[in-house]
Amino acid sequence: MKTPKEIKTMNLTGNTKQKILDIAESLLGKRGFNGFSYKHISSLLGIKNAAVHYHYPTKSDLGVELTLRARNRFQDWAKDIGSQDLKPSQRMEEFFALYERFMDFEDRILFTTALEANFKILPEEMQQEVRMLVFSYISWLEKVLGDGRKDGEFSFEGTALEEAHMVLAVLNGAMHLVQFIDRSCLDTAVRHIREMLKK
Amino acid sequence: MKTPKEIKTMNLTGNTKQKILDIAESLLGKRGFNGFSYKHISSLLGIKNAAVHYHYPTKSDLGVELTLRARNRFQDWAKDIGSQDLKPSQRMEEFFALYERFMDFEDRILFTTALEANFKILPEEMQQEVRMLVFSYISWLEKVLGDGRKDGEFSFEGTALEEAHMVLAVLNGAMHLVQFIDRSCLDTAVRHIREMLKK
DNA sequence: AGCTTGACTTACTTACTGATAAGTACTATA
DNA sequence: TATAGTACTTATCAGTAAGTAAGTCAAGCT
Repeated sequence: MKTPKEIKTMNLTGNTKQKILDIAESLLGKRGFNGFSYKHISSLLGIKNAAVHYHYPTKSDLGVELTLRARNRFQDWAKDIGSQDLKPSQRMEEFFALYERFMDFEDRILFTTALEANFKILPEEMQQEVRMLVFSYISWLEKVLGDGRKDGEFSFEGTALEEAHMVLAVLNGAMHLVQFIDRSCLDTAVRHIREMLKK
Repeated sequence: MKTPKEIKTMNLTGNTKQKILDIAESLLGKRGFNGFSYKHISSLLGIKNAAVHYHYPTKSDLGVELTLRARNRFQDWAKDIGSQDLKPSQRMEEFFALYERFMDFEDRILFTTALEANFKILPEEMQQEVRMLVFSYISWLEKVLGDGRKDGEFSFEGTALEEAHMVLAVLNGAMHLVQFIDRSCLDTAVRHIREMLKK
């Protein structure tokens, strides 16, 4: 039999705060920001509603933290990729792999993809974070695409920034389509982008 | 002074049911399907919550009707465009104009674009309707793109269906990006699609 | 041994959600 | 003129949302 004492000490890992973010991120990807509640999170974690509020007082706090984490993660990834000696085309392939891996292992859409749609109803501070997240994707793409053109690997009309917008539009648009059609949409999108960057 | 009698006869047009759909469609585009309530609709119309339920008993009913109307509207448009003697490239320009006109006059994203993101939390019957709506867009595009290739107007790798997916992905992806960047994203997307269909 | 801190739980509150039952006013029809 | 239907209102419901105040318990510090 468990005494109340034992129950209270069950969480030995002390990573509830981390777990809340993990679950929230998954729910956000599956259901959108106002498609999940603190109750969803707490019951999945086997704790109480108020315990989630203890870690993230408001849902806006949770959302901001979530977006910040995603941005840091992307920047870590970018740093890692940047430290390797890769051609722009290879960097792009790594970027595609990010989407592909995600689609294969998670039953949800990418963070940014999910947030874009509900953007207008997100808390103000969260909107700011999401904007920064999207901009970090765009900036990375702009750089790689620009480098690729300089190197003679890529060819496209217009600015590198515009091309970055289009790459993101195709990938995110395809991520949505996957829900209606199938996984192949993402593959088609990747082939399409490779094609559109060809000399 | 208005007597209760007069108040009751104020709605002479008898188009409340229509107005509910109009308002719901606008709210859906701005806030997503679970981002608006019957209260939002009723207060905007100056009627009571229950009056909305009178016309559309459940929110699912409302959602299905909304999606059905959008599909009929698109099919009417397609019929109209189909009745005109236009080259596939001209039909595509009409399709782009659909997006552009929308972006200029409405402070919201296209119906399908909005629904795609929240798809998984939509009521089952509504999901079915949304699928049909998306498929009618895709089918129309597939036909026009296929015809264009046969006529020698367009050129692209892969099937017309895949190309249709990509056109939709780019346009919807760009619609989302407009929220973060500006209207020019849509123009870039349109130019991009024209380019990708070139011989 | 007492005090503080971290990580919760218990037990609420307030506001809003979709939804329903019962009643009211007017209209159209037989 | 009675009656049926349309388009609501009034009043209410159960459920869920985010959020909070106060208490509990174990561990660490002094």
